Amino acid sequence: MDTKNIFIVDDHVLFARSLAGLVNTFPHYQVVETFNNGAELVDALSTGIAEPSLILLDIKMPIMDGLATMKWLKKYHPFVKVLALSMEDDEQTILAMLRSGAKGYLLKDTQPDLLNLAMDSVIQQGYFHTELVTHVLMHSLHEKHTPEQEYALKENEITFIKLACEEKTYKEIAEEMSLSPKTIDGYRQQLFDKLKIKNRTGLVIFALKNKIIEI
Amino acid sequence: MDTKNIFIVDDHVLFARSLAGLVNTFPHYQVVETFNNGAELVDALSTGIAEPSLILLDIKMPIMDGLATMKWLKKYHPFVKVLALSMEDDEQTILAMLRSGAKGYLLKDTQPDLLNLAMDSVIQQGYFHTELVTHVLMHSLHEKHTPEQEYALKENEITFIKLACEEKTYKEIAEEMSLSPKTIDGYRQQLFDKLKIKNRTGLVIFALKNKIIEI
DNA sequence: AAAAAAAACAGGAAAAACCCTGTATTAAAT
DNA sequence: ATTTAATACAGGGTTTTTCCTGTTTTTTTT
Repeated sequence: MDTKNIFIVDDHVLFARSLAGLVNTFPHYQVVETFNNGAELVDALSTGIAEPSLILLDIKMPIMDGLATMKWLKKYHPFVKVLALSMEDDEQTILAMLRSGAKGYLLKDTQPDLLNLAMDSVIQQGYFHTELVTHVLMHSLHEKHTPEQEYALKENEITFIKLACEEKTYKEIAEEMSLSPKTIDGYRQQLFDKLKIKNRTGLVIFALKNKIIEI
Repeated sequence: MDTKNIFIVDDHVLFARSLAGLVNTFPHYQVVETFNNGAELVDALSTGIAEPSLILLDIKMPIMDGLATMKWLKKYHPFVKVLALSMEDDEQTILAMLRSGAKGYLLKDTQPDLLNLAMDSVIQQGYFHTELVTHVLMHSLHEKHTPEQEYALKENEITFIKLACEEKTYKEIAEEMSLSPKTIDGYRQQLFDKLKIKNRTGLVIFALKNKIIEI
């Protein structure tokens, strides 16, 4: 087997460099480039650098995060193999990455052996899935998972939620959305019913849990 | 200079192992142990393993996190040198670590060179502080920083905030705290004034930002 | 023991939030 | 073209929240 070229994309320089060292100890692998974020990778690929055999991609990055990068890759380099490497183990993130074409999803607390195995597997079989991922996939068969799908949230409802998480009155929200206060009250009521919450604090918690807003 | 022994404590196995590889490439350093959390380190030190020259300590860990570990070390191994290695760059965390005796604080996105420099500095000078840390320290001279200090939050106020973040009415909160609704209203008013917020959603956001509640 | 400060509590009222039921208006389906 | 369904909106009422200005009670200080 000839040597496989690897790219690493991770904003934590220390991790990226360390990981490169580790991967280079695996037989047949050679880290040829490390990038600090998705944008750097995109730049490089756009300016004609050769596709690697595998990209190890972090999810949480500034500038251009893992998901955005994955989506770009899916469009412009659909055949490049990507192994997502992340600390987030929440379903939404995992599913979003898999939907965008990641061939595998590893947590950063996995054993080096498993990383090696996963890399072999992705390159040879085309995919690698841990129990975690399998479990998430199984679960996803039974339920819808993005809040938009699960609760069928409409654009206006999301806008309303965002504004309701700020310290605005419903009247102010109505003005900002150019709608009648009564319509806003309708949104509120519908959301309270759908999300099974009793007041506005429930809405804030929901918004945060489902990453509709950030703090 | 003789070889310095290093411990690494980090729950992300991949990072811990990779980092060990990197550190071993630095001259005069040898990673002799890696631990997945503070508890493992404590166990090892308690059962008589030799103190290393330096501990590279992650902050965010399950079981026993960096801060708890640091406090234990301060008590039972006050002279062991610790370099905190973290992704969190918020003032509270940094200050808490420094107060507990960490000799330096690096973000995980620092360059390997800087890590090497920091390690040299901690071992030779006894400390190493980046601009980030210096800035935080300077800032801490001017302001109080835990929400309890900064806003002088009392025990009852904190309890109230926690309950107000659930979907409870003030009347229910009053019952739960065995106080008059009017007293609760007093707490609310005082907090609104102190925190410069306009309604209950502001309270929820404040509680989350200051880690009074978690989601 | 008296004065001062802090904490608990009240009255009363306006604003906002919450809740229910029903009607135009618009968009989609047949 | 007509029914259906979704969306925007209203009336009107209850509850809760928010706000302001006090008083009593307890704790702390002197």
